[in-house]
Formats: sequence, structure tokens, C-alpha cells
Amino acid sequence: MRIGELSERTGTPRRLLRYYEEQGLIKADRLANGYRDYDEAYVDRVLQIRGLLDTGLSTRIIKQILPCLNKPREIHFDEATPETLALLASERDRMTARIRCLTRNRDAIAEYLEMVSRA
Amino acid sequence: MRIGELSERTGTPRRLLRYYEEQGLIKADRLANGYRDYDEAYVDRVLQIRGLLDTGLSTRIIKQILPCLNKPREIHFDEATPETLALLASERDRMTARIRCLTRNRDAIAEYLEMVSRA
DNA sequence: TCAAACCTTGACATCGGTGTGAAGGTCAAC
DNA sequence: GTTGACCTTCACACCGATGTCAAGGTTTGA
Repeated sequence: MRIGELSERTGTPRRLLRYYEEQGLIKADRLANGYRDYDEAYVDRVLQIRGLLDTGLSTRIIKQILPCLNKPREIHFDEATPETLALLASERDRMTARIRCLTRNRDAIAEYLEMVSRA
Repeated sequence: MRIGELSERTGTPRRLLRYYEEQGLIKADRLANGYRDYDEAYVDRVLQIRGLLDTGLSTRIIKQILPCLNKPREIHFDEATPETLALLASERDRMTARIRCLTRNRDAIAEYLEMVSRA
């Protein structure tokens, strides 16, 4: 599919799809005329990227963790340097902290709304 | 406590403490000489703000949800307009989505690291 | 009384994610 | 063939969070 369809199906401006490519998060094949050509799997991939961006991760971090997210069952030996593994571990921990923070505060909002709706 | 101490105890640049105040997230008393004066509770408050910022919420949203986070057990009638309640509900849902996204991806990272450590 | 370590406000800079528009190539349909 | 809807690259602009620095006031201690 071309960029317009991917854009519509993911709700993502074309501008950003090109930006994510520039940042190394996605890679598009090219048709004979130079148009980008994405396959089906990119719909989910882009959605995943947007979700992660929305939770506060940077494109730089996302780029590092994406490979192990897509096929967690295989090791990417070229990527499995000690530095990368350390980054993954630290990012895992930061995500856990974020989850705790979000959960705590969301529950407080939910509780508040419950209270209001009872009053 | 003055701004320097709050800064140290929260690991937050003074610049940002002033910025959060400018955005209406915190409010400082003033000493006779004009210095900001914070009480103990602001340590947690600032930490909470930073945590939320880190999870992708904007200062604008944080400002809206803070009142109901601090004392969820009491209703702030002046704030309980239909618009505010709708915003709270929508923000609660967005946070839930973020939690799901973070959890899924963190678990994938964790699984990958487990695998690598076994190999 | 002077220095050092605080504090104040204000302004301008940076950085990452996004918006927008220009100038131009491709292709399908009428 | 011309129009309209796509696509390309490039560039400049914006916004929010943050860094940094200037110019100046206050307090503490040598």
C-alpha cells in the first residue's frame, strides 16, 4: 500500500510517516516511480509506534527496542551488545515505573468520578 | 523550604519549578523578601507532576486532573462542571490505553531479556 | 565590608514531534 | 491531453518542555 492508505488506516499524517522513516523506525520499499510501498504489517507497526510515543518514549528509544518487540522469540545477535541489553533493561524498568504512576493516578481519577456520579 | 531545597529533594531544576508554577501546577507562598516558600507536601507533589509528565501528559492536562488526585475523596464543586468531568473520563481512558500499551511492550522486552540471559 | 551562596525576573536558545506549503513528478479518468 | 488526486523532497514554522545566561536583590559568614 502507498503512504496515503497507510496514513488513513493509522490516522497518522503522511508527514509523520516520513519522519518516522527518517528516524529509522520504519523502512519503506519503493515502487518503480519512487513512491513508498508498505505492506500490511506496517499498519500495526505504526500504531505500535504511535502508542509508544504517546506514553512518553522518544523515537530514539523506540528505535532501539523495536527489533526485540517484533519477534521477541528470536535473539538479534547483532543487536545484543552489552550496551543494548543494558538499555533494554533500564527502559523496561522505566516503563514499569510509568505503569505504576499511570495506574495510581488513573485509579484516583476513576475513584473521584465514581464519587461524583454517586452524588 | 525555599526553591533550592525543593529542587534538590525532587531532582528538578529550579527553572522547571518556576515553570510549573507559571503553568498553574503548583503555587508557592512568598517570604518577606520575595523568595518562594514551599511546604513539605510539595516534594511529593512535584514528584507526582514529573511522573505524569514522563508518561506523556501535558502540563495543561495535569493541571486539570491534579485537584481530584490530591484529595480524591472530596468533590470540588467549582471544578465539577460537565466539561471537566468529561475531560477526566476521557483522560482516564487514555491513561488506561497507555497502561495497556506500556505493559504489552514492557513484557515483550522482559521476555526478550529473559531469553537472552538463558542463552 | 566583602564574598559566596542563595534568591528574583526576564529573555533568548535548543530539541523533538508536528504542521504547512512550495515546486515538481506520476497516474487514472474523462 | 488536460485535470485532479496522488506521490516526491525540501524548508521553514510552531509548540511545549527544558537549558542557560544576564542583571540584580538578600542573607550568611569571614
